[in-house]
Amino acid sequence: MQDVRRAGHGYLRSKLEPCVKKTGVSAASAEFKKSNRLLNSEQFKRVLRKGKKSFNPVFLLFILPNNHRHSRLGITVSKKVSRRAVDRNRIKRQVREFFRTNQNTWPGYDVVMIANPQAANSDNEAVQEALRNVWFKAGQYINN
RNA sequence: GGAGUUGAUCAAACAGUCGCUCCUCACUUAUUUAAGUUUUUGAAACUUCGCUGUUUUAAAAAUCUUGUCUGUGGGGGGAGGAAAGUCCGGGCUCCACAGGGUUAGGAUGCCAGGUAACGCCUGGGCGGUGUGAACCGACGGCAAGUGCAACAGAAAAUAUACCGCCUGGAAGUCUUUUCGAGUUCCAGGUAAGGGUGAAAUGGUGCGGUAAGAGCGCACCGCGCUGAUGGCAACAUCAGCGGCAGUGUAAACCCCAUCCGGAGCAAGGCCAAAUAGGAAUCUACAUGCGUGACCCGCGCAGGAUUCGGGUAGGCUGCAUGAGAUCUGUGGUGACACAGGUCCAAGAUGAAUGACUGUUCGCGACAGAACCCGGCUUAUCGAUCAACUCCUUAA
Repeated sequence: MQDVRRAGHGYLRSKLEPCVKKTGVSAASAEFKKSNRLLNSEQFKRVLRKGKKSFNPVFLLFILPNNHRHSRLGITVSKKVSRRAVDRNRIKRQVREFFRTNQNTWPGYDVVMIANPQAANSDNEAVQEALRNVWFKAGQYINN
């Protein structure tokens, strides 16, 4: 598990090092303020319509460049995923935590993360694994 | 010691790193497309012979004040016992300000008390379950009316006679001296017995009878009347009546009590786009509308005035039937008095992630205007009172 993570990280960081330096924010002390979120449905719709898609059985990710120097995140976990609010909160927290620590791999993008029903049946480690997977796929789109 | 009943409390703990949200304090930065204050300059009006002064307006500036914004740091708060289901009752808000009605509709249903109120709670009564602590109960009325009761059964509601029991008559049989016995048919009596059913005109015993029957009697049950106890539901006792009478009201219905409607996406404020309407006053024929319906009520006409309002933002939005401690009254729910405290407020929606240590290895589960209840889900832990069994003294 740890090996996979390091490998993915290393791959992305080697390509995107200049960006990270430019923003001047280190990944270790990542923040997640209001400016890092999508705040209304117009912003959501823009990303869903024009954004590029990557997916796996657990998550669906849309990504679109914005005009800011930081990335912004929107999360959708519908009641179809789980009827219990506790499950939905757990998934959202996992996604938020992942974005917080990994947002600077490629800054300047709006990201919308949509959970599939599979997410409710996964434990936190599996969710993190799926997030790394879908994040890596999106990174490939950007680099091409 | 074991098994159990009821009530109450808790909802793994600690440390570190990073992060979110709200409040607060300090600093930092920027802005006049914030406001004030002060200063300077220009213009206009008035004043003065003039200098000048006053007012208005425009522009600019500031080691100023307040606010906002950018960011940093310090301090503090940050899901539940059910936050859930949305099943009741309220607060709050708007509506035609909720007024009248022997109408409709809905809810509740032993009695008394508590409460803002309730379908909730407490205490009591009655019935049922359990050895017991206790628990459970839509627990008014079918001797007002109407309806329904599958299958089985003779019969399911004005009672009725299938088998049986008994009496009488006729026919013929047996024994045959008669008495008598039994068979078939007919007429009648009978609700003891059988069988059916969830349910069949009260139960047991004695008498009585052709056989039976509350036909009579005793006790029980039921109904009525009275007395006693109790605020009452009801209980106990006495007398009278042979005795109304199947069940079903979670069937219609009757009786008593209560209920206006819609909801924070309520409502208020600011306000791009867009469209021409909106508010106030006043008159009453007609028309229209109305939130169950009727009465009542409102709107349309005319006059006057100028704002109205979607997206979005702000607010409502955290001091309340509040929490807690003590005392007093009450069997209790609870009430009263005094002291102390302020305890989440998000809005694409915070309350988290990771690491380590310990243990009994962690259930159900996430606030969305707010309270009081009910119901449902739930790994367990602790405490108190009580019950049963066993052992010891």
